[in-house]
Amino acid sequence: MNPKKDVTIYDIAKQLNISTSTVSRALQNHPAINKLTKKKVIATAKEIGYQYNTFAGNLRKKSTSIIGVMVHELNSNFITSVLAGIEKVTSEAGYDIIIAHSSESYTKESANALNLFHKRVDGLIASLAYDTKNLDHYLPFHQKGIPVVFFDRVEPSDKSTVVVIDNTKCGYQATKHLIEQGCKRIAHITGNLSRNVYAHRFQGYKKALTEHHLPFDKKLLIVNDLGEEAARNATLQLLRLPSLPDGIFITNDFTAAVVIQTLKENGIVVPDDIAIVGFNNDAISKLIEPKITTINYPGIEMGEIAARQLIANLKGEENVQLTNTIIIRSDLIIRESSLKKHTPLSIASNNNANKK
Amino acid sequence: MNPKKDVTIYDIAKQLNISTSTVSRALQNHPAINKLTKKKVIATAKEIGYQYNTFAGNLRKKSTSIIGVMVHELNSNFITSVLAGIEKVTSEAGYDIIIAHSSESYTKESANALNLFHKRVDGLIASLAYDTKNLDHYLPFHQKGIPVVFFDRVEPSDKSTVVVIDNTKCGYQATKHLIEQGCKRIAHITGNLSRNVYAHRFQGYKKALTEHHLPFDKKLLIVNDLGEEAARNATLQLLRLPSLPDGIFITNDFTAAVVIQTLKENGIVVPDDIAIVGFNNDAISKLIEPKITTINYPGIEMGEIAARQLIANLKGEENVQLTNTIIIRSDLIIRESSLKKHTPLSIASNNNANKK
DNA sequence: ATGAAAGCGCTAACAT
DNA sequence: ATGTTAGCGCTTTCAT
Repeated sequence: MNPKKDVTIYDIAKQLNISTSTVSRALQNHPAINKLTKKKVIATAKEIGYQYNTFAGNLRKKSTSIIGVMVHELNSNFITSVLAGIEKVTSEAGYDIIIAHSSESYTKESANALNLFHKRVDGLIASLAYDTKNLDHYLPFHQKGIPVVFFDRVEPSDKSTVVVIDNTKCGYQATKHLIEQGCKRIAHITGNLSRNVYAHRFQGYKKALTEHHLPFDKKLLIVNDLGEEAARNATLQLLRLPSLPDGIFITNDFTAAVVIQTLKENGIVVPDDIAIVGFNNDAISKLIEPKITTINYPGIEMGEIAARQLIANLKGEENVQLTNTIIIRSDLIIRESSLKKHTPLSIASNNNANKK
Repeated sequence: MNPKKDVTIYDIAKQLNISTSTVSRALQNHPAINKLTKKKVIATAKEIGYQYNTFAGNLRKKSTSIIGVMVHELNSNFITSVLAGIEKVTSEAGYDIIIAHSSESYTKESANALNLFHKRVDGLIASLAYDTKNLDHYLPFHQKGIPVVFFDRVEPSDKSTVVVIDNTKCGYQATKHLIEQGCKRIAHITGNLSRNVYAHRFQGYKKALTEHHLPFDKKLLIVNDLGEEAARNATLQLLRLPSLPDGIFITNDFTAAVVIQTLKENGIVVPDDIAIVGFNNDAISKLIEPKITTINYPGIEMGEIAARQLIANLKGEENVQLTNTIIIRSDLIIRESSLKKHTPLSIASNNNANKK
C-alpha cells in the first residue's frame, strides 16, 4: 500500500557521514549540537524528503505528547468553546489532541476510552455521556498513572480533578429569578437526574422554591432526553395540566427554544402567560422570539483550566489530591423570555420582600 | 511518568513457555494456532494485564488502520451528521478515525494536515477551510500514495475523489423559487466566492436571474464571513439601498436567522416585504419565526459515501481516475419565510409563464 | 502448529 | 560536540 520505502535518519546520517544520534539530536534542536551540523542535517532532511516517524519515537520514548479529549457531543457552542480553550493551552505546551465523541452513549464512551488508552495518550480530558453511570472505563488510566481531568459532566472521583460550574447555584438563580418575576407555579424540564449537572440544577430549583415558600409539585418536573420531540411532548404535557405553570426553567436553550415554539403554537404568550429561563447561552437563545433568559458559562475558560490542570499533573507539578474540584464562574443573562411586564427588572432583582 | 513497566507479549510467552510469535498469532486469532493455545494466551493476557502496544505494531506493520478526518468546523448539524456517517462506515471496516478541525483557517488546516500525515493515517477525508486556496498541504499524501477524499468544501483535483452536492443547482432552485414567489429584486448574501460552494451557489443564482430576465445588480450581492455581526451589517446595508430587495437568498441558515431578526427589528415583514431562503436545513431553521425555507442535504449519506470511497481506494478496489466526482442529492424545503401570500405555492412552483 | 531471529525507526545512557 | 550501542514491543519470514 505504501510501496516506497521511508526515508529515515539513517539515510541522513549516511549521506553526511555522521551518526544517527547526531542526526536525532540535530532534529530535536539539542543544544549540544554544532549549529553548522544542525543546518546540514535539516537541509539534507528536506532534500531527501525525510519525515519523522512518530511510532518509532513514541515506542522509544514511551510517551506520545497526545492528550485525549472525550466529549459527549460536538454540536454546541459550549463544547466547541471548550475545545478551543483546550487546544490553545495544549498546543502552547507542545501537545496534540485527539477528539473522541460519545454521542451521549455510555457504550461508545467506554469503547472510545479504551481506544484512547490503547493509543497511549499521555492524559485525558473528559465530559461524560448522558447515560454514563460509572467510571470503570477510566480505571486503566488511573492504574497506569495517566492523569484524567473531568469537566462539566462529571462524577465525583478522588482520582481526578473535576472542572465544573456551580450547577446548584445556577438552578437556584434561574428559579429565583422566575419567582421574582412573580411566578408561583414553576415547572422544570431537565435531563436524567443521575447526571450531576441535571441533579444539581434540580436541587437549586427546589432550594429556591423552598426558600420562597413555594410547594414542589412533582407534576411540574419533567425529565426527558432533551431532544426535539421530547421537548414538544413535555410542553403538551404541561399544557394538559388542570392549572398551567406560569414559569418554566429548562435545562438547555435548544429545548427551551422548542418549548417556546410549541407554547406559541398553542396560543400561550411568553413571557406573559409563562416565563422561560433556559441554560447555556447558545446562539439560538438570542435568535428566537422572545430572546431567552439563560445561564452563561465560559466554555473557553473551562477548557483552558482543564487543560492547564492536566498539564500540571503531567509535569508532576500538581497534586490531584489537593485540587480536586475547580469551579468556574457562571451568570444569569436576563432577556425577554422571562420578563413579566408588571415587575420591572431593576426592582425585582433586588427584591427580598418574599423572605421572612 | 509512567513508572510501571508495560506488560508485553514476552511476559505472556515466558509464563506459558511458548514463543512470542505464537503469542502474537494467537492474539490475532491466526487460523494456524491451536485453539487451546489461543485460549491460554488470551487468559494469561487478561490475567497479567497485557495491553496491545499500537506503536510497536504500527512501526512493524507500517500501517495504522487510522483514517484522518479534517473538517472546517464542528458546530453544525451538517458536520456532525457527516462525522456520524463516516464513523459508521469506517468502524465497520475496522478503521479508527482521528478528527482534526481547522476552525475555517487555512493555516490550521495546513498544520493539521501535516500532523495527520506524521501520525501516518492510512487515508484522509477532508473538507476545506473558508480561506483555503490551494491543496499543496495534501501533496505529501499524494506523493506517498495515501488516498484523500474531499467532501463539500472542495477544490478540483485529479488526485482525489470529491463528494459534493450540486451547489449550482441548489442556488438556481433557491433563486427560482423566490422568483416564482414574485420577487423581482433578489439579494444574495454569501461567503468567499473563491470557495467552491459559494461560487457555485452564486452561479446558480445568476443563472436563475438570467433565465427569468431579471438583471443582476451587484449592489444586491454581499460577500462576508457569515458571522453574526457580518450578517447584521449586511442586512443594514441592504436596508440603506434606495430601493429595497424583495427577496434574499442566504448561503446558510444561521446567517439567515440573524438577517431575519435584523429585518424584523427594522419593521420589515418576512416574507411579505422580503422573502428569505437559507441553506443547510440546520435546526435553527425550524425554530425561528418565520420558519426558514432552505436547502436540505444529507450529511450522513455524504459521510458514508466519502468513507466508502476512501476504503475502496485503500483496498485498491477503486480507481480514482474513474470515479472522480460523486454528487449527492439535495432538495429545497419550502417553509414560511419565502411564501408570499398572493402566490400560492401549488401554482407558483409549476409556473413557467415567465419564460419566453 | 510452533519457534528463531531479524528488523521496523528512533532515542538516550554512556562513552569519548 | 559527536559516536556506540542497546533496546522500545511487535510482526513475519523462514525453518522445523
